[in-house]
Amino acid sequence: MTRGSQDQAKRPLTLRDVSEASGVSEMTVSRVLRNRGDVSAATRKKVLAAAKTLGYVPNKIAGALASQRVNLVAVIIPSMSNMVFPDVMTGISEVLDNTPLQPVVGLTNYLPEKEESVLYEMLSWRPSGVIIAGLEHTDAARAMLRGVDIPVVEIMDVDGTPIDAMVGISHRRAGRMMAQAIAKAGYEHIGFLGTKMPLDHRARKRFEGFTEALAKEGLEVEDQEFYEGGSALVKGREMTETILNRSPDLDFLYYSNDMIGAGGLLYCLDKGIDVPGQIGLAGFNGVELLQGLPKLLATMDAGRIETGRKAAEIVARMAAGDVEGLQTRVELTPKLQYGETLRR
Amino acid sequence: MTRGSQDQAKRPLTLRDVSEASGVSEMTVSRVLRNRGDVSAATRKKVLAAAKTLGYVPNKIAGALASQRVNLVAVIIPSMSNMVFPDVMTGISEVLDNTPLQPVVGLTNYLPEKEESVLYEMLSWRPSGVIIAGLEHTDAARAMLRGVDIPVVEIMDVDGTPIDAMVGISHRRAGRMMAQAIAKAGYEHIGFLGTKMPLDHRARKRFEGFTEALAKEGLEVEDQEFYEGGSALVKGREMTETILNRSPDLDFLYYSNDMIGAGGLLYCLDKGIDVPGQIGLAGFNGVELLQGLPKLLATMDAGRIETGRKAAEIVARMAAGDVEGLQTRVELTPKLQYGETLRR
DNA sequence: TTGAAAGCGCTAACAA
DNA sequence: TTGTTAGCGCTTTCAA
Repeated sequence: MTRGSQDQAKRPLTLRDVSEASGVSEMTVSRVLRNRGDVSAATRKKVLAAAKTLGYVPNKIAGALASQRVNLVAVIIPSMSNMVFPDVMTGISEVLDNTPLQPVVGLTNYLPEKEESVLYEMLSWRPSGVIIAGLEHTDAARAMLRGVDIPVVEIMDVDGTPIDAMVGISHRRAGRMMAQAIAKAGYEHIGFLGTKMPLDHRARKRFEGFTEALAKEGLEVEDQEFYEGGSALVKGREMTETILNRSPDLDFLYYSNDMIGAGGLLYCLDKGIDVPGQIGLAGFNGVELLQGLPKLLATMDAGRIETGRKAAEIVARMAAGDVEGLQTRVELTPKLQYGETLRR
Repeated sequence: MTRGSQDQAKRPLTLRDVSEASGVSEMTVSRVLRNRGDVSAATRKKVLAAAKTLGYVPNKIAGALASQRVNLVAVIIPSMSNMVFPDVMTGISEVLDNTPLQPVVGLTNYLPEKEESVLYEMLSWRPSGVIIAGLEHTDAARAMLRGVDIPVVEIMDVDGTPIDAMVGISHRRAGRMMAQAIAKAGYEHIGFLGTKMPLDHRARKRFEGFTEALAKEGLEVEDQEFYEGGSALVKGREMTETILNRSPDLDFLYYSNDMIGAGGLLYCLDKGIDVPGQIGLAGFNGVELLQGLPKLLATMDAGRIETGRKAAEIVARMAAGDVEGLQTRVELTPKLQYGETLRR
């Protein structure tokens, strides 16, 4: 057998093993495996052959310790199920795929304490950069981020002061834009439906912008309904029924995400309600997933993929020391999509 | 200032810094920070205070190298957007949260070569275990997995021979079960709609089991339609229209996933087709997300969360050396959900 | 183009 | 309960 396939306690292979098998010094083996420095074609071949036969897998732990370089980017986001963060990840991967960097994801479930511990955990691996959702963090988390000498990009929100770089939309502005579109379309009795998430700062800011701009138009949110847990589509239906029973005069429903908006839409269609004539509807996120519903829900695209791309670009370029003309505060513009549930 | 807040090139803090700041040896500082061994309350307090003031974050790279232990579990799956893998992750996290282990995710996009490189990459960090989707891998990947001395759990499929442990359902059986239910309900003209994914072995096996069991009932798949890319809901609609125009006699449509099934359902309802009277429909996955549609789609639950839980349990217990009565081949039973689109 | 020596920051093992 | 010593497996640096 090529290698002692029956070693009782398999010891992972080391550079030394490859060195011995190939008759080349450890140092030169290392050079070959990393494509560094000049190595003659002959030795290169010997080394690669030996490494392959043995099945050598380099130990990045040792490599990272020695070189003080770790090609990992910590990406810290609230959740994956959301339909919003997978898109962000797509943008990030797209850019990092052209660099030596790799994203590593940590989830916070919208809990500040969890965010803090996840951040601590990830920083202990000494990543080359951090991409983190939101501008709100615990004091300790903020201190860690400030204390670290790597690029830190806060994403998905620009309403606040970043620690370092920041990429995203203004949720206040997104809320305002929606309010203006609603007012302009002539709707007058507005209801709001959202999640029970005091810690979702972006939803909160959107709501604040929304009410503020409504007020300027002499309008207000006349009723509200909140949910937590369960299937969002179902909850959207239920909340819509509840709010419309309680406030039958409402002629517009603004949902804090597309999924509950879709549930609301299905409910209205079931009930034979004329959308957007009798009641207008709008969600938030621009979730592509929902195209194909009986009607296209009005929504607002938050530029998630672009956010991921930009953030990754900032990290990649800063980590590479290339800071020429690098914009580190990028405000993207939310894009209103009227769909078929909002009169224009 | 407590620490030179203006160090020009911030050097990350080391144990030594904490040691000096607290007047306690590095070793004892290390013990305090890891809660290992006996340390007097007094020194513990001193050390923790110093660590906190300095803002020390341990270097896991050095720790891992010294201790030869890495509390990471590599989780290698095709994609996140799928709605199926987030559930698996939920199950995994649930279990690992009660252990020192942490999942780290790598994505393959259903590409064997990508799987191989991601695996290589992750193994180079010397994780404590591997959870990987599917039983089909490149030869090199298989060799790596076999060559490694840590628990390896292949998940989501049990139709084949695992390298080490395996947890999941039999997709052949799932296909057969659906075929039997369809035949029993009296449907006779079956159409199949799926993805253009020759590399999705689980979908393939499902289809094989499906046709095989249909054949036993004297039935066959009379028409098929495939898609790639785009919004699954839209594609489901389009494919359904196409296949029904081409084969108007079909009275049952089996979709390879719930999302296109939902699109098909919406299409049929639009067209005033009587579901499940005139045409029956079924998808696959048991996606909770879709509850709330006008009709509940028949589907088959693949036990995704449970799969994640079991896999994580195997890794956790094997990594801890606790192998008492540990089942390393777990076949879960797919659960047929009739919903409202399949006569019983 | 190749090799030898030193050390990255931490922990295991042992000694006091 | 605390400290000392010797690496972990690699890469950096310098010399040949």
